[in-house]
Amino acid sequence: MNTLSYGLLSLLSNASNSGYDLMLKLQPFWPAKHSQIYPLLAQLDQDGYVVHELVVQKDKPDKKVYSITEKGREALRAWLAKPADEPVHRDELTLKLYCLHEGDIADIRKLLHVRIEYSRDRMLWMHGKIEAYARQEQPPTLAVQLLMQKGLFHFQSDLAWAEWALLQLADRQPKQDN
Amino acid sequence: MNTLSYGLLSLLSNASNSGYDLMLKLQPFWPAKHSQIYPLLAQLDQDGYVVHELVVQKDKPDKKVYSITEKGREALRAWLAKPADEPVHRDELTLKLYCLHEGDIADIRKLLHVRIEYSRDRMLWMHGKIEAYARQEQPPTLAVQLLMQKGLFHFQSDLAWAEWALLQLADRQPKQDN
DNA sequence: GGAGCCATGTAATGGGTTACATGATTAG
DNA sequence: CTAATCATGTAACCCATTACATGGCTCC
Repeated sequence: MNTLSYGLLSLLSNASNSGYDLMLKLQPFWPAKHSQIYPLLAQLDQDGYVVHELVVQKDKPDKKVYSITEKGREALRAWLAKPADEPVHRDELTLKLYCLHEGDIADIRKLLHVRIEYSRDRMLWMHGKIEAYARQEQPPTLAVQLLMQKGLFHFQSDLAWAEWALLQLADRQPKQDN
Repeated sequence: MNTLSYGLLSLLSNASNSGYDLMLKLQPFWPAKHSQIYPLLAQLDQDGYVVHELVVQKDKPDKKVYSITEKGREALRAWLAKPADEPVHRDELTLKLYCLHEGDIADIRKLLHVRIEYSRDRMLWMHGKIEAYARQEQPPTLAVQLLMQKGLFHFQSDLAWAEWALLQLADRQPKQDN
């Protein structure tokens, strides 16, 4: 049982889902492709942590809807009590910054602009989710609120940093607008 | 040539370093173990992107000090001009939050406390680096300033979120101090 | 005397991406 | 008519961690 398997169980503890849905819900917080998820679900099924039901659809492909079992819930509770691994962040931009003296400063400026757009998009997505929930009568679960807020905080600060970094470049380098 | 190889070249474009030093300088921004770095350096060496010199030390093990070649610098410039991969963040805590309704809320509270300590430590480390540079006559390179500030922003916001999250838990759950 | 740092390397295993494979429906 | 969404799966490859291996020095 690896971390992603527990992540799948964790989502299933809220509601039954197809593998495809699990992928979509997981991706904003834990990048994973379908090719990784489907085999893990089959394994969880075989080991009795989940069960599945085949749902036949018209106009869409059939799907397997997975549900967590009591054995799955027990495994989750045991996992929750253990300390979490340290978060892993890998950002190629930081590596590129290390050699900004090499080559063209306009390249770095371009990279920062792209990052600003990216962070703004993600930030607005998180913000939109929070707003959408606020407008519904059904409030989101506490978990979802905490997660969306985490994403919002993160992308806000990344955006703020990237904008600040652009200014730093402008202060030190001959201005070549881009 | 993978991303980590370019990261090593990027560091070497600032100064010659041993594999061990490269590992230490890289880790705050791109986690990598020595077992991954040493073989890559050997490969870069073989392909002519770097050269190395054996430095014999008394009281310490001998080391190999690597320097970037002109071929290496060219490769770096080409890499800089290409768009950066999207950042990857994997935080097991987010997966655990998804099932905070399952099991003991005190477990979650504990996880948040650990995260607060972790983020505060990292934040203070970044802060310390910035302060230390400010006190020196030799100012840090622009790159290092940007990177330290990025880390500072990131851990500040993670810390702020974790403290806010703890308050949210207190508002909704019977208070069981921990 | 034990833990931790410095310093390098290899081997085995596990985690993750890319590519291969299929196919109907819908929106632009 | 092309791209995207829904939906599932396998195989090959690359990336990353853990474990194995060695050994002197320093600090407590």
